[in-house]
Amino acid sequence: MSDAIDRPKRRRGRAAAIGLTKAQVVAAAIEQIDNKGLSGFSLRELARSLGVSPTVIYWHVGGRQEDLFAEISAVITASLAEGLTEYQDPKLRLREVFLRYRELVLKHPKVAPLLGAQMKSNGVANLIWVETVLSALSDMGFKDGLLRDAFNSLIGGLAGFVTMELAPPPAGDSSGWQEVFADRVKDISPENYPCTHAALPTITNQIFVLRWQNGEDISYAGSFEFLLDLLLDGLERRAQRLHNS
Amino acid sequence: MSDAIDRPKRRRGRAAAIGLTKAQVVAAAIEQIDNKGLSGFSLRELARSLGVSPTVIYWHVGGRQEDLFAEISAVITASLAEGLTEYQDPKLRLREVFLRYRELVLKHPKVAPLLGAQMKSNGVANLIWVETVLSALSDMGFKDGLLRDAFNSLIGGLAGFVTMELAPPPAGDSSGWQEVFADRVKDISPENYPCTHAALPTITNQIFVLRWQNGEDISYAGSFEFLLDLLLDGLERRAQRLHNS
DNA sequence: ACCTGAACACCGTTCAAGT
DNA sequence: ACCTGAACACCGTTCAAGT
Repeated sequence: MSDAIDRPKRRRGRAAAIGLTKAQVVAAAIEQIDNKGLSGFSLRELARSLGVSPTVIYWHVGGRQEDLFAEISAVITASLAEGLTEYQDPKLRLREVFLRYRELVLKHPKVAPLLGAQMKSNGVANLIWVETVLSALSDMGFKDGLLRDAFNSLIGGLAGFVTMELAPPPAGDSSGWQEVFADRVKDISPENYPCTHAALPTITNQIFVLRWQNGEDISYAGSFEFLLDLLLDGLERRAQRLHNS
Repeated sequence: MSDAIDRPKRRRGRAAAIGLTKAQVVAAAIEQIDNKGLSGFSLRELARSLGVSPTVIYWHVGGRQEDLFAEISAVITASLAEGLTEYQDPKLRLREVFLRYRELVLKHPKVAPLLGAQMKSNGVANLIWVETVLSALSDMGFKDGLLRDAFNSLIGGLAGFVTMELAPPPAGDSSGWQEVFADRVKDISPENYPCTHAALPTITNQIFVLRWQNGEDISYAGSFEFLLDLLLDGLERRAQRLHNS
């Protein structure tokens, strides 16, 4: 499991201390989620993999499971805004930071629900991220209510997209759900759903509602970039309109 | 609890049958989630509220908890595409169907994570929804890969937005997290985060990463409509460009 | 066809106690 | 400061049995 992580120098030759660190606990937790998924994650199992009593997790990371989840989110998105100042054009800055967001999350796909669907996690330490996005939007000319709406559109639309992209399949593939669903899609009636039926070759298992695999298996990179450019171009036009009035 | 739901005529005077129905089980489950949230939901508690052994849930609804969740999602989004054919303009049809999506989910905010962050739930029976969106996009001129990308952009962006909007706060407000976080936001440094600091009056608790309440308490209607129009206008322009080439 | 009961193998969380 | 152990009050799921 996490034998690879080396223990830090134990502080001042204290007694029974094993020398565990918050960072180590968080890293082991990420590893466990990466391997078994969020639904297969448990504090007790985490403690077991660290060779430690369940209660030490509480000591190192705070009173509740959600504290641990928030730490995990923080670690994963830590490098989000590094070295983005080289881009002069605010549009390019935004493009880059959101492409990077997706890449970071795709490195830990099973953690995605934490980022997108838990408030304590998505409200985490990322002030640099916020500042990057807000300053780019300001540079484009947005302020006040429109600044807020533009920000929410980007984060909600793009981070939301990634959340859906990586929505987990049923735990332990419940009795061949995948095949059953695949058959249902194949048999979509051309009378009742003509457009859907006609498009089946290009959409089967490739669009959000008609799929049985998620972004871990099927790439949504193209659609994500399409959405990203749609948003950035749209914002640019809005900004120009603001400027001309 | 669910005393309001009346039992159906029991079939043919059978013996010990209580006369429970799949629809009733699902309705009771929705009620329980509405009241206590998804993290406070349990099959055993649901069975208790129905005055019934835990195992009957399995009998009525299928082998796993996720089957129940899929049923819940289906019920909630059932009326999504009703009577939309009156709109000639495909753009208006899309606008209407996604505004309605948000309204339906806002009626059961605690269920939102099921819709957005579980594949088995968001892949549910909504062929009419898919057909509505696909046919509108076809009418606008999209096909093949672009049809797929346009579809994913709309669903991923907009349903994703709603998922983030309604991301649940920590269960049982863990030790005053809200106040702690609110203070942290208030004290954001103007040196390190100038744009963020300057915008605080209009963004505090109103943008995705800097909030301690979710869409149940703070309305994101404005930002959602902003995003919706951004997407629809953008798609229209892309379609025109297709038409002219 | 519909429902009960008991049983299995787990959970998260708290608290007093050890070094 | 860091860790253990036992205890409490729960879970989801399965299976054999009842009417």
